[in-house]
Amino acid sequence: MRVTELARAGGVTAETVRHYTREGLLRPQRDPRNGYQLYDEEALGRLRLIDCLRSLGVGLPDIKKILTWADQGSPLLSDTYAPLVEQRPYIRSRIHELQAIARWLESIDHDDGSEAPSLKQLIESLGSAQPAIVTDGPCGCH
Amino acid sequence: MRVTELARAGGVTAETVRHYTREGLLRPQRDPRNGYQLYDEEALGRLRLIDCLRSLGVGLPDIKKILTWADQGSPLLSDTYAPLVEQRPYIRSRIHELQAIARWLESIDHDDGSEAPSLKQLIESLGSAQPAIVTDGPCGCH
DNA sequence: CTTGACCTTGAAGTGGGCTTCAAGGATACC
DNA sequence: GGTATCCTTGAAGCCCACTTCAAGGTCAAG
Repeated sequence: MRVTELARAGGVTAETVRHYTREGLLRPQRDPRNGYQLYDEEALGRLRLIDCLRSLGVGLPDIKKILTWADQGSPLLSDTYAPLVEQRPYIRSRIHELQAIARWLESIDHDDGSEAPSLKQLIESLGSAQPAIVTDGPCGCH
Repeated sequence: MRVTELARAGGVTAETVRHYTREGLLRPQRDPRNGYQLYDEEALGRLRLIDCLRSLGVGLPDIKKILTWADQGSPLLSDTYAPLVEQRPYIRSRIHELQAIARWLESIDHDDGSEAPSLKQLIESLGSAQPAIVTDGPCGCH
């Protein structure tokens, strides 16, 4: 795939793909005929991983480290992945929150205006849900 | 709750809460004795909603509109919520991707080093998953 | 009655993730 | 051959979500 194709497949702009490539997060091959960058399926996976980690607040330099380890097949020591592992408690609750939002959005589209659930209810459910991180104590997330 | 308490409960900094308040996304009551801002449970819900929407690439001005409609109990017309509804196709796949990452992270912690699944496998699964969209137009990020 | 940890405000500053620019080359279609 | 749409590069620019600053007020503990 070329930049624009990868960008479309990954749901970002071509400029974003170029940016990640310049920063070394993606390492495309080159079409020897014209120097164009060529991305494979793995690049799409990397792109999606980047996008997800970004959405969790991980910065590009940390993501680059993670991807570099992936390239080298480094041994997986959980303290090596600190920026990721730190996020772990938040991910599950983020998932639950997104699910609540998704359910709400879908109910908007299905109910045609008449009996739609209120946004206030969504907010209420987000506020009273199991907090992501309690100070200390056991997990509580499954 | 006061700022710092809300911030802790919501997983953000106190400065972030203050910022959202200044921008009118949160509308705390006041402690009449000292002018301190007081947040209730609903504010936590709003804060979590803001955080989720931000993670989906929605900007603060759009989020403010959404919250304002929520305050007014405006009728739910799906085209009114355009910035949100546009995100709908992405949310489900984002959820799946986060689930994949969460599973992977947990397997790191459980397997103690020996039989850990590789990051490459995670990336591969992210690359070959059902794509978020079929439409054209690159972005989808706002 | 001081120390320290909280809180207030508006204004100004910062950082980072893109975007755009400038100057070109490649490819495809009419 | 136009021309329209893709692609390349580094550098410069921009946006905006926070952060920090400055100058205070509150309050509980010792």
